[in-house]
Amino acid sequence: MIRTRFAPSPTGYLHVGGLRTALYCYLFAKKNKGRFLLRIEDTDRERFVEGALENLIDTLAWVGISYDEGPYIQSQRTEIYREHVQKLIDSGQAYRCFCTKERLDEMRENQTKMKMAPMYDRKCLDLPESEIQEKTKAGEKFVVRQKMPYELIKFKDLIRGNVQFDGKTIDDQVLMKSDGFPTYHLANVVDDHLMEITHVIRGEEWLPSTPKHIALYKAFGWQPPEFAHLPLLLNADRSKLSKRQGDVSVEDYIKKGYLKEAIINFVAFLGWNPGGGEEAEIFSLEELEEAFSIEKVHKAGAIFNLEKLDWFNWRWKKRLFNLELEKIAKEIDPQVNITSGRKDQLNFVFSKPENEKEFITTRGKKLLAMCNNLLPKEYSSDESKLLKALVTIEEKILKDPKETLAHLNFYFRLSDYPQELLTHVKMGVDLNRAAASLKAGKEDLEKLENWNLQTLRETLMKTVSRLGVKNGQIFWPLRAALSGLEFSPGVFELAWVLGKEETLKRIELAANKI
RNA sequence: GGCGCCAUCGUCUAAUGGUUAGGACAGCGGCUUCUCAAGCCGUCAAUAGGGGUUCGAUUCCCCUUGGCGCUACCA
Repeated sequence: MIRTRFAPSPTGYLHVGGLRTALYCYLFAKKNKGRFLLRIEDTDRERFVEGALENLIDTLAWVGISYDEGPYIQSQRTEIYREHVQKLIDSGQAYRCFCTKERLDEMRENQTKMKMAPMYDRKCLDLPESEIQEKTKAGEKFVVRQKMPYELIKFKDLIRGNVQFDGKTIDDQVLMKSDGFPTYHLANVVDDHLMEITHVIRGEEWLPSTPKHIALYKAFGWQPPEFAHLPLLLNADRSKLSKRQGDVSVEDYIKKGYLKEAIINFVAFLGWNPGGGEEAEIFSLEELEEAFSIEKVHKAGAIFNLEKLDWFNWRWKKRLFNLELEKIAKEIDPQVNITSGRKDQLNFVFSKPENEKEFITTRGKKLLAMCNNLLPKEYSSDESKLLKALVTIEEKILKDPKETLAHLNFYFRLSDYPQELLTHVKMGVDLNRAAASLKAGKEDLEKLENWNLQTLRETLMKTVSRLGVKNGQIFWPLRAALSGLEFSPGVFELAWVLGKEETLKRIELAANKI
C-alpha cells in the first residue's frame, strides 16, 4: 500500500510551491490507489503563526485536495521524538552537545576564514559521562546531535536517479533543540517511519538533507522510504520562487479570482506533463489523477509564468460556464441543438422562440449573479433590457466581473461624444458617409417590425447592399451612434438590447451632430 | 568557499541513436457581419560550448561554462 504525505510547516500561508508538492503527493497516492496524509511540521516555536494551520487546511480543501489521514501535529508528539532520540544516544549514534551559540559562531567564523566548510568540530562527541551529569545537573542547556557516519551514502531518487553524498562532508545535525523540540530532520524521519510513509515526495531543497535522513533510518534500524525530489518553482530570474518577486501564496491567487481548476491545472504542468506525445493541456483534477506518473516529473526547475496561468484560467472559465449553459439550455428545451462551432464557443438552436427567450433570461440572470452588487439599482427597473445587455457583454463579465459596469453603462446612459467618433478614417467613413449611413440605417430600421437579432442583422445587411458600400461603412457610424463609445458590442446586439425606440432616438441624436 | 542538483524556442514542454526537432503561452501578421475582445489561420523562435563513443548524437559518456539549491538549536 502506497502512502504519501504532505508535511508543510505552518509559517504563514500555503505557498504555490507547497501546493504543487501537495498535489503531486496526492496524485501519486490516488494514481496508485494509496493513501495521502497531512502532517503539520510545527516544531519551530519561533516561527509559529497564528491561524496558519487553519488557512492551510482551508486552502487545501478549496482546491479540492483531500487527505485520507491527519492532520497529524508534530508539536503534540514531542514525547515520541524524545523517546526515539534517547535510543540513538544509548546506541552512541547521537550525543549531547553543550556548546553555546557564541562558541559555534566563532568556530564557524574561523573555519570560513580558513576557507573550510563550516562544520561542527565534535567537541562534545566524547564527553565523559560524569561531565554530562555535572553539566545537566547545573542546568546547562544542550542539544542532541546526530553522529554522522563518515561513509558514502547512496540512494536512488525516483526523479533524479542515483545520488550520493560523502558523510564526511555532512555536519553533525542537531536532532533535538535545547527547548526539547525536535528539528525537522528527526521529527520527519520518525514520523515518516511511524506513519508508514512509502514515498517521500518533497521539494528539491531537501535533497542535500536526504543523506542525513538515510543515516537516521539506518541508525534506527529502519528501512528508508523511496525518495522523490521535485524540481523547484522559480522566479523570472530563475531563483527560488519568493515573495519578493510577486505573489506566492495560493490565497493571493484565489483573491485575484483565479479558479481552482486553473490553479491546479497550471501548477500540475509546471514540472510535469503526461508525455507520450499528448498535446492536450486542459486537465481536471480527476483527469490528472488518471494521467499522473512520477517518472514524467522533470528534473529542472520551472519558472512560475503568470501569462500561462491567465490562459489556463480563461480556458477553465469558458469551459465551466459553457457546461452550465448547456445544462440550462437542455433543461429549458430538451430538443435544443447545441453545436460547438469554434473552440469553447457554443451555438444554441432552440425548437421554439419562447425557449430561446427563456434561455436568454436565465443566462442573463446567471451573469447578473456574478456582478450583482456592482450595478446601480435603477438598472434593474427594466430587467429584460438589463439581462439582454449582460448577455452581450458576457465575455467581458467572464473575464472580470468587476469591470461589468464599465462595459454596461452606455446602455442606460448615453454620454456625450465628439462628432469624430462617428467617422473612421481607415474604413473610409467621413462625416458625409456617416450622415448617409445613419440616415439609411434609420430608414430601414424604422420599417422593421419584428425586432430581434436575426431580423436586425438581415435588415442592416440589406442596407449595406442597397447602398453598395462596405459593411464597416454602415456599421461603424451606427455602432458609434448607439454606444457613444469607441469600443462596444456589435451593432446588432446594441440595437437588440436598446429596442426600436431608443435605437432610433440615438441614431437621430447622432445625425443631428453632423 | 564546500557539497549537490540541473541544462531543448523568451516561457512551459514533446520526441528520437537517423524527424522539416512537435505542441502550448507570449510576440508578430492575417481572417471574420463594423470597433475592442474572443475565436480561427499563419509566422518568428531552441537542442549552452568542447571533446569522445558511433556509419550517424540533440539523445549515451567526459570536460567546460552557466544556473540553481543546501551549507542554522528554520523548515
